Amino acid sequence: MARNKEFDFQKALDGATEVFREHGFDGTSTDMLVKSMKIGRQSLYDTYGDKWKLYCASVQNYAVQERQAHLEVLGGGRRAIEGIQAMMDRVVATATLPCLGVNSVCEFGQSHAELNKIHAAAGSMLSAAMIRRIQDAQSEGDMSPDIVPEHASSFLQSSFAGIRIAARGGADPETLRALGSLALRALE
Amino acid sequence: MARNKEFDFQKALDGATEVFREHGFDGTSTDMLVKSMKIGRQSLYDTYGDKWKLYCASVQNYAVQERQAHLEVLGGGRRAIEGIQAMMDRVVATATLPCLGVNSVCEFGQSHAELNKIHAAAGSMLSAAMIRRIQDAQSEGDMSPDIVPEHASSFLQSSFAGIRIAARGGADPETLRALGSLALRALE
DNA sequence: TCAATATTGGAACGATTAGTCAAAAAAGGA
DNA sequence: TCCTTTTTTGACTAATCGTTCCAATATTGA
Repeated sequence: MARNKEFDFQKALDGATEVFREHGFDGTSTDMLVKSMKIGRQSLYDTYGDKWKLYCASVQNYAVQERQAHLEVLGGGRRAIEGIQAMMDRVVATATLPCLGVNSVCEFGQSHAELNKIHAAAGSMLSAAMIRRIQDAQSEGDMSPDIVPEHASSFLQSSFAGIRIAARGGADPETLRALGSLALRALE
Repeated sequence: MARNKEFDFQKALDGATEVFREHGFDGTSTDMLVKSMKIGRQSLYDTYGDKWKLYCASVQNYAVQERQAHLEVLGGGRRAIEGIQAMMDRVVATATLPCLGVNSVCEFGQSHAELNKIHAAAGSMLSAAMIRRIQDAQSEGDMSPDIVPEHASSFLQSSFAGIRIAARGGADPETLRALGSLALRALE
């Protein structure tokens, strides 16, 4: 009956995500978006609604991908502590790339209910997996049993944010590795 | 000869700092600025140049005040570890207020040389004081001598950023206290 | 009182913004 | 081939942005 969509929905969304990661919502113009997404302006509005909806979709998109990457390395290794260590290593290795989650929280705080929901949904599933893994590490004797697993999970996520901020501020790789190493030391 | 300045330069700058803290550079309009600074639009441009210069002045202003507050509590206490603990406590207690330093790094990364200079200048003096205090704490047996003082200082500052991000993301006070406590645990 | 400077408020400018409209081109199914 | 729908493109709109200009008022020192 009619013509099919020509561009790849997901690829265009990834393009938008990339720009928002680097420049935030206010720092990104629709011109930058259409260029990075490689679609026409009209296609953007037809497909994603408006700039704000596209931003929310990008944050959601980023959160899903980032959570997936986290979970994959977290589940690896024989012992739970190895998975946790690997998760930290990945964050350190990729810290120079801006994090859309951190940037979104920085830019808007809790002032937008839609964003809060996206962050909460992404965070809760990751937290649940991390808490399980932390409890395993405690059972296996690789992590202090005195620490409340929920606190350890929050601490790790907070450390991720801190490391990424440090990287965005220009910290060198050696320092970033030290930050990751010290954060894990807190849980020994 | 001529009329004196009527408004308080520092107070107006504090007003600008307050808006920039909450909304960032791109999220702040000149209308918001003149309202928060309580001066006329023309006075703003005559006195501070333009929006960008005013932003840099605000970041600088904030950095000086924040560093001062840090140094005051850091120097307190009989033992060095008490000063470090007090510094962490202050960060935790004030974490719900947005940090212009963190926000500025998040928004612009290292893409503006002027900002980089401001951050570097503010950071180096604070780092020097922290490193001295950390070495003292190590000498006094309150902190592990295995840790490189420079790393400990970077780790604490990174933890501050992480805690502030967590607070801006909606973490409750109990969680924030746990984050501060765990960060210090890393240095024991 | 006079000259010089500061402050204020509003009007205006040019640039940029997000978002819309319309028309042409392209691709499917009958 | 023809009809329908989508994509693409560029022009367009209305609002907002940072910034400047201008006129009126206020305040100082001489």
